[in-house]
Amino acid sequence: MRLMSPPVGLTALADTDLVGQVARILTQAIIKGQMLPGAKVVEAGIARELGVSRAPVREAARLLEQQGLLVSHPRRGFFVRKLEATDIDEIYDLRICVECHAGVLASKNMTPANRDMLRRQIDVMHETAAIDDHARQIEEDYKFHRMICEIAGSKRLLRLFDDLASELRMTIGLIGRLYDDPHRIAQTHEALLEVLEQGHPDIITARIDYHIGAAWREVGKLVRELPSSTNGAAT
Amino acid sequence: MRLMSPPVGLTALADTDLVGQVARILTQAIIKGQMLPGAKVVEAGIARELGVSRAPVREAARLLEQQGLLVSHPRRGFFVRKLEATDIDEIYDLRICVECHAGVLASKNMTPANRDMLRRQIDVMHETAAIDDHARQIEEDYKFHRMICEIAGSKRLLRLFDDLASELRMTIGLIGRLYDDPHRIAQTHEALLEVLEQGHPDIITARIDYHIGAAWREVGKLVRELPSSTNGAAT
DNA sequence: CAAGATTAAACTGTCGACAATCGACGATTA
DNA sequence: TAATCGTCGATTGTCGACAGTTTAATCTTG
Repeated sequence: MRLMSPPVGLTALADTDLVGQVARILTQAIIKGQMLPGAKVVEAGIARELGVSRAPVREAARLLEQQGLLVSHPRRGFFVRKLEATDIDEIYDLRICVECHAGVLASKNMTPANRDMLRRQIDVMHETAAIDDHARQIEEDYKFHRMICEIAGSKRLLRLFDDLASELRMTIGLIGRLYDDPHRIAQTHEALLEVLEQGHPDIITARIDYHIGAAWREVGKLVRELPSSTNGAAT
Repeated sequence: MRLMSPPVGLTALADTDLVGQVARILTQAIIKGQMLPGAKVVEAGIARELGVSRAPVREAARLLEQQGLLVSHPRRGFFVRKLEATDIDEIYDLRICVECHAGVLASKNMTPANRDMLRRQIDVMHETAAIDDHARQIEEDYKFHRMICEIAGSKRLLRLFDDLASELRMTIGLIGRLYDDPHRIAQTHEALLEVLEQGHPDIITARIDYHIGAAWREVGKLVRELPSSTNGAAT
């Protein structure tokens, strides 16, 4: 008779998942700059602080390692990754490659609903530009770009974007300021949306290439101003 | 005065790493088809079979999950991923995106040494084409493409390629045969090397796009011939 | 006989413990 | 004095165990 399951599909609140929680907490700690690049991640310490055992912490650390937020020196432990200028370059280079592709795919899947979603996000960016919260502004910016990857409709593409984004977020904690006027940034996204609706692959590619390239150049400047970084790979 | 270190560089013998070993063994088992898509991965079973405890197995499984070879259903365990036609499409689509980019980068870094390395690999492919070992032929094919990513000089690009390749290798165990005459495949790589030396980005992109696209179409045909696959995501 | 309820087995998630290893600090020697 | 050696505390890698949940197997009942 099946009266057991009220058929509505709610998002499973499967948060008995310690590993995932620990991973999120660690990620946040790294992004927020509470754990600085190069810092050692002491398993027992984290475990005690979170009130769990070391096993979930280790598994979470392995996740963040694969994600590029931590590096593992066998028998020595995990360390917060130190991104060097060359890493930033690699990430932005890949980001351009990936997002150009996502843009072209997205333009093919463009529907009124999608268009509105992007449009609304740009509005949010303008609103956020008024208040003085850089972290928030950057987050809204990422959201827009993430939407493009969502619309592109490839899970792998989206995950790749998320990975790159979380690596980039690491540096934000260090830079701590934007590379341009928030309103201007929001405007460039309007232009981007426009060419997406247009639908010419070459133009989309050129536009996104320029758009992200601009951020790359600016961020690159800021990073190179920072205290020089020797890689976490000691000895 | 620095008389401390006799400077001889020995290769570090860092393989006490159980997790890595387990991960490699599981990966091989999946690629070789010993663990079929959809199969449950029983931690205790693997652990006993390998003579280790469950902890390293779990951590290895998490690695393979992030790599896309396993899927984790919380509280139910890990399962060998079932790739559907749409997954294959996603992977090839991304592969084209990534390798086109790698090709352009590689052509910029092209040196005589690199050129020779690629040339020699093509020779190996021709040699391998003579003997009847499909797995080996495919492996040599991948090696060539991997070299391009290496020459491109981006660690992230290379890792991305490796991830995609290992996902694709999963299906090979199922398909079990090549999609074309091995010699012909080797020849197409010669053409590829040629345009790489030439160095025109657009031509390189077009060439690689076509090259991988051809494989995609052929593999796609083969996959769709196989027994249909419902995703491992039950309920 | 089939569908549902009940019980038993198997498995996962998590924990605490123990040995092996690493890094630091001080002792030793030229 | 400066470099090397030895020792000690801290930390990792791995293990076995236990509780809670899922799966299967069995029993019940209409």
